Amino acid sequence: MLVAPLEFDPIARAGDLWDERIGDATSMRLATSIMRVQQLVIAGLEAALKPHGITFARYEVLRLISFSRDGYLPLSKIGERLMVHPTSVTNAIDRLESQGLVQRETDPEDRRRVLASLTPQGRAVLDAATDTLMEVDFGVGSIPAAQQQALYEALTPLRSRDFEV
Amino acid sequence: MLVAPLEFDPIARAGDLWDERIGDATSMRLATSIMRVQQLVIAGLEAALKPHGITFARYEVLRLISFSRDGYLPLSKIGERLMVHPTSVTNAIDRLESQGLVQRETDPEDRRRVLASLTPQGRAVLDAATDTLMEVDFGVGSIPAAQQQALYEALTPLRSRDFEV
DNA sequence: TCCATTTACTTGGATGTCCGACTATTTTAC
DNA sequence: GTAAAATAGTCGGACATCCAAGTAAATGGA
Repeated sequence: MLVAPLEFDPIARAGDLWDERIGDATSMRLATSIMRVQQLVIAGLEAALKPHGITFARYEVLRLISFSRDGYLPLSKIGERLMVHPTSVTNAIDRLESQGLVQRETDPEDRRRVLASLTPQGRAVLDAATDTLMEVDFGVGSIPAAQQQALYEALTPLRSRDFEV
Repeated sequence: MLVAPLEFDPIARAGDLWDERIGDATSMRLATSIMRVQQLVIAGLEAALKPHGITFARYEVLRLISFSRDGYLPLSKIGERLMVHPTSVTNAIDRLESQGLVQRETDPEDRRRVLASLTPQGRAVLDAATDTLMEVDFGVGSIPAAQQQALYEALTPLRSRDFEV
């Protein structure tokens, strides 16, 4: 589906209408904007990854495993670094494993742990997917390259705090 | 669940490791950061809304209906403004209706259209939920108020473009 | 006027995320 | 050393999002 461009800014408009009631609607505008931006960016990434047969969630798992020093990671580490629930990791690994892209193995050092590692196909898909994502600037190409770093840093306060979930 | 604070920055670290391969990993870092920020912000919003019995997706629908000039909106307009798929609107309205917070009505002018309007309970829940969300700064309180507007504007390029989905 | 096209909404299925609860294993405390 | 507590992973269920496809109603062109 093709999402139409915005003829107007529903978020800013909403904020304007509410200024009377809530004084300053800036925080609401910002929160809503973050939701919207994420929707759009992830839609672009999913579209780019579709030909590779994976989603962005699974791409991130592959990438994280490939970063590991020894070639494998316990599922708990994956969840921790991606900041997702353990069940989300189980789900992603289930799918990647059934696609033949990762392998599960019990950690002999701690039999509670399950270590995930890339298969050769997993490595190949990761590399190909990465090339594709770079071609589309990871979905954020509409931000001038010179400003991407600044925006990344501006988001830092929202990334680095405790959070009651 | 309590998401632990970051002892290190997995995103920046990932970027560093990849700089060799992809030259400049800034776009990847930014994209990943947007995903992470959205995860954290929405988790805070969902937690705040839980006592009110609604999710943020449904909150946005209630809010949008309340903004309407005549007190009702066709579902298609809701989807358009929130930039979500028509089926997502049907889903949200289904739940809101079964909760007694909105009403469905066929538009007599165009019998294809379904108009949604708030019930008195819907209005009450919306107002109470809004108070709660304001108390938690819409989940973005870790950004100084003076910078929220700037960040909102910095995200604009990512909100206002066409997107192949 | 009438049929093809478009528009609005819904249904069914896939994915991903969360939570609560459960099992297995390891660690800690007494 | 053994029982309690913590940790790792999984299963089932609730939600939200998307896509594909189908129905109903309005629009448009011949």
